[in-house]
Amino acid sequence: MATIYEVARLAGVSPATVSRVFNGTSVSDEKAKLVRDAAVHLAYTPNRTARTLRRQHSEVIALIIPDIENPFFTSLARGVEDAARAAGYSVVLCNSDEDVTKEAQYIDIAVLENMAGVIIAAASDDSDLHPLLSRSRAVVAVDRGPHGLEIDAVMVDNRAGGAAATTALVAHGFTRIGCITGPSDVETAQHRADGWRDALRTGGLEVDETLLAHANYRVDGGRAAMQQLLALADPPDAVFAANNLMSVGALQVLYAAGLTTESFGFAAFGDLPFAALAPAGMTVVHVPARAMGKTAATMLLGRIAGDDGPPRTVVLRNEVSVNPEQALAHVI
Amino acid sequence: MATIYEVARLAGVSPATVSRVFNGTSVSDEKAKLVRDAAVHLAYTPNRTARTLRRQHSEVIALIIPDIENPFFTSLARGVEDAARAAGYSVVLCNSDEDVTKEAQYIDIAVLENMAGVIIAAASDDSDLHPLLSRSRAVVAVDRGPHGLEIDAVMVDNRAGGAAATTALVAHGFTRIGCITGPSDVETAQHRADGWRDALRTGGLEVDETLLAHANYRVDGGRAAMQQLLALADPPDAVFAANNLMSVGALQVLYAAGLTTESFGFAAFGDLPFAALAPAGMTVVHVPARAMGKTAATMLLGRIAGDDGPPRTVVLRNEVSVNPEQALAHVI
DNA sequence: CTTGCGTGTGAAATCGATTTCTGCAACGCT
DNA sequence: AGCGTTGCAGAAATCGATTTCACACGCAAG
Repeated sequence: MATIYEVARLAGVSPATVSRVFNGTSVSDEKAKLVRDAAVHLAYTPNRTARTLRRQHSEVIALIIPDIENPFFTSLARGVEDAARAAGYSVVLCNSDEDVTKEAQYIDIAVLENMAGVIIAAASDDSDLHPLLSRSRAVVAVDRGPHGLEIDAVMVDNRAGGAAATTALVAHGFTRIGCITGPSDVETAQHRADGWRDALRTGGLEVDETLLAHANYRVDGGRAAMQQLLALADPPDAVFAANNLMSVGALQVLYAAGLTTESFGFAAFGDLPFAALAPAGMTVVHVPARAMGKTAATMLLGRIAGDDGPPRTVVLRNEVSVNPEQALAHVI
Repeated sequence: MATIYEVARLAGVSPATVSRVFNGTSVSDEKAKLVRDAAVHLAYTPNRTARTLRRQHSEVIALIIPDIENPFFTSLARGVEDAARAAGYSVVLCNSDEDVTKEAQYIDIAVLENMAGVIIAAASDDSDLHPLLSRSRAVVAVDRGPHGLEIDAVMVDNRAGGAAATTALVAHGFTRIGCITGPSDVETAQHRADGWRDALRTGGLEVDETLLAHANYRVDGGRAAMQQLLALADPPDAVFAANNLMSVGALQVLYAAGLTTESFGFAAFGDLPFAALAPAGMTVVHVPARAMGKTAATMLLGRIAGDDGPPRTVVLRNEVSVNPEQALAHVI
């Protein structure tokens, strides 16, 4: 690893001049050429650690997500990575595992490593972003909102999406529609359940809170919640599941119980991974994960570059669709 | 952010002493206490960038994988992360997208950022690890082998796994068994196909290379390959698919064509994501992704800590099983 | 009573870049 | 001719830690 001093010596100039050549300030063409030749000759690339120490921020951004094994978040990560790479930044992916303590550790690391900014899908409503805000680091909340903090956010309309999914079930003629939503301390879970309530009321149906199940946002959570709902004395005839993985679990239980989506209605918030399992006729609220990631990264990079306008919340559109996939239709 | 100088001033000692307190060398109890109190008072945490610059290596390791949206690799990432976190290291996840150029950029970044080590699932046989090796950085190859380089590796036995999967189909009585494997410049793809050939020969069947399809390791690749095989004048009566995502694609095509796993045999290398789609009776070669990640990280951390024994290749066991999942049995 | 060794500590060098400060030279203007 | 700009480039300070070096002190052996 050649250093700036070796390049300077070979080019016969001072290290300051070498630095200037690579950072765009005024250097005569003559010396610039000497420096560039020397740099090529020595295969010089600036040491990022030294640069970070001096500049007080690195070309790295942190992406903190609650579940790395959820395709929604990996897809989001993909979007972040695309935008970041294009701008010469790298992305550190931090898996908080829905654990506020782990999340806090990662936030500390982001600060101590002088990372340029943080994109975070908060583990819970209690997530503490102050270590970042108090040092005015760039932060963008994604998927889960800013909780009244003065920061940028990229979201979908969870309430409207929950309502749209439920409305589709109502339109199908189902009358006892259950809801499987996420942990009660997670904002998206609350809003999607609110959408479910909205749609029931709009559809002239009673809101029966015994048909509302809270679960973790994973496959096993969906399974447990579905079992719980089916075991009720007066079970639902349709269910709205508030995320992709819980839908997978719920559908597994549904099939195991010998039920089909002919007789039992099912709507999901979020695309089922690999479109697997999704029965034809099922309603899906598509969440544009990759676009959310890309948008969040673009906003963050803007802040890093100095944009200091007021905080913005961008709400991306959910597409609602009935699954036309015939591949599995005959299977069901 | 308090610095070491502020702590030193408050404690009435030199910065050197403060450093020594946190790095375990001899300091009198009296001064150590002064320093610790001052550090707590100022909420001091060492600046990692400065430390990295001086020590020439950071507490960060890079994990370079070819497809972040493949659950196999996220599961592997999870294993890496578990082991790394426990040792106080963070993980930078780099998605090479099966692209050798992107991969090379990430390798350069790992060097320039003074990362402690790299775990890599190489994008192809042509991946160039020399920037790391020439600077004697710790490297562990995972999933895809060391190609004759003198480095540690964590693998599964791809050839044996491919043979086991195919043998199960042979035992079922299928006689024209096709194979959908990965890109021809990827080692695992070659070995799994070799296993397929082995099993056919052992089973007394002819090896018909027209029944071998190469595809990218993704869902669309599996779909295309399956279509190609079914369109043959003399199509196969069973297929071995060499990874998880291609299996998903292949099964989609199979179902769409109105075929079931009663009449058409199917075996997969790698667990299908979320056990979705997997028909009962289907043979699956389980790949212990998370354990592979954990093992690789443990080895890497050992090297970083100074272990300089000869390179080791660890081969983890594949469990072969017939899918007993009844959940979808009635569905098919 | 010296010589010598180990231990604790501070001063200063170091890691490799960026950036401020400073000086020099050329140029234009009165 | 004299004076202020302007532009380029080197010297040196800086970022915040770690580590080497040097010194002082205490205690044991000769």
